[in-house]
Amino acid sequence: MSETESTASPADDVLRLDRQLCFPLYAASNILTRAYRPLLDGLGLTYPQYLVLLVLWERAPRAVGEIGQQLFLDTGTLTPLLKRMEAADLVHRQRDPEDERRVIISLTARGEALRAQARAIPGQMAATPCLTLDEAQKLHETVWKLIRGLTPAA
Amino acid sequence: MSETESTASPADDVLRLDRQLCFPLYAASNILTRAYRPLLDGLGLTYPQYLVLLVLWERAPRAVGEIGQQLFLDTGTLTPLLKRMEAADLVHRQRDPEDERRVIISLTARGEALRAQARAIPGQMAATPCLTLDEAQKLHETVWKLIRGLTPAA
DNA sequence: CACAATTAAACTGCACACAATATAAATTTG
DNA sequence: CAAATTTATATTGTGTGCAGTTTAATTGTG
Repeated sequence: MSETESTASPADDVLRLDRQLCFPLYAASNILTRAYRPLLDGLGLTYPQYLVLLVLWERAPRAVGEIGQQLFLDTGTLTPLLKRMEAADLVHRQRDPEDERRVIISLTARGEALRAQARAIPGQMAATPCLTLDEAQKLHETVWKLIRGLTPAA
Repeated sequence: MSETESTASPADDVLRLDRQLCFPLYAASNILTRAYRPLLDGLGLTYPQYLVLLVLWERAPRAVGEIGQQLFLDTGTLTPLLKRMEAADLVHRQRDPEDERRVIISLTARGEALRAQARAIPGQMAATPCLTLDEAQKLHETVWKLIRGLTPAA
């Protein structure tokens, strides 16, 4: 019952920052996005824009909703992001003639061409040897298990 | 040399989304922040504001810079966030008389009182049993190792 | 085939997150 | 001790990230 005591000492507190699982994931996400920036600046991309291109390089064209499912982002995030990418001549946006509710995103020549340059990026990021290969694989696996556990319909 | 071929098939591509380590961390961070929202709404907090309170509940008062070091956030993020928290009567902000460059953040009675209510949150989040205890501990450990490896001066 | 329910995306408003710059105070140096 | 440098925070501007709402199109039902 001492666990529920509202005046428990900080040393035993469930609210200690170093006891949280979510915080290191939040911090790592911010820090990694920051680490990508100098590499992506040369391509004129932000990290979320790079993720959209990764999705499209695997298969395009795709509807906005499909991209959102892959990246776990909603249209409130993607619509303005894709408009900026259209303004940068990376993608085209057009209504699906089959289903006028959908907007189809396709790659421009420039968006397609960026793929060759982007291939250098994973190697440059991996150059930070702070995890062993085994640690990185286990991390990848466990984080995906967490994601699947938190997204019922995905 | 087929690895460096710019026309390699997607199946072997280093740019495949499911090969990325950063993306699942980015997605997990977004998904977890989303999962915290319904719990934090009742306290009138956002997730970053909750993190600031976790830091302050461990030790207050603290300078803005100390909070930023703990959370890996800069002043461009924290200054407006702390002003919103001041407007919500969660913290006080005042110049350090010892060093007028510093702004000292302290808890209000309301900010201190929220701690008791917040103690319910970690248990509610842990109620999602998608990872074993061992997986969660290993994940925690490895993500922290990654963070340390990417932040030279922290 | 009208009509309600559902679906896909856009729009609005708010809160981060951070680079670049500015400002002011403290520290270092000659 | 005055000038240059460094330090701590604030400000500005851009780009997400998401809840809530709106609009338009498709689907389901009688």
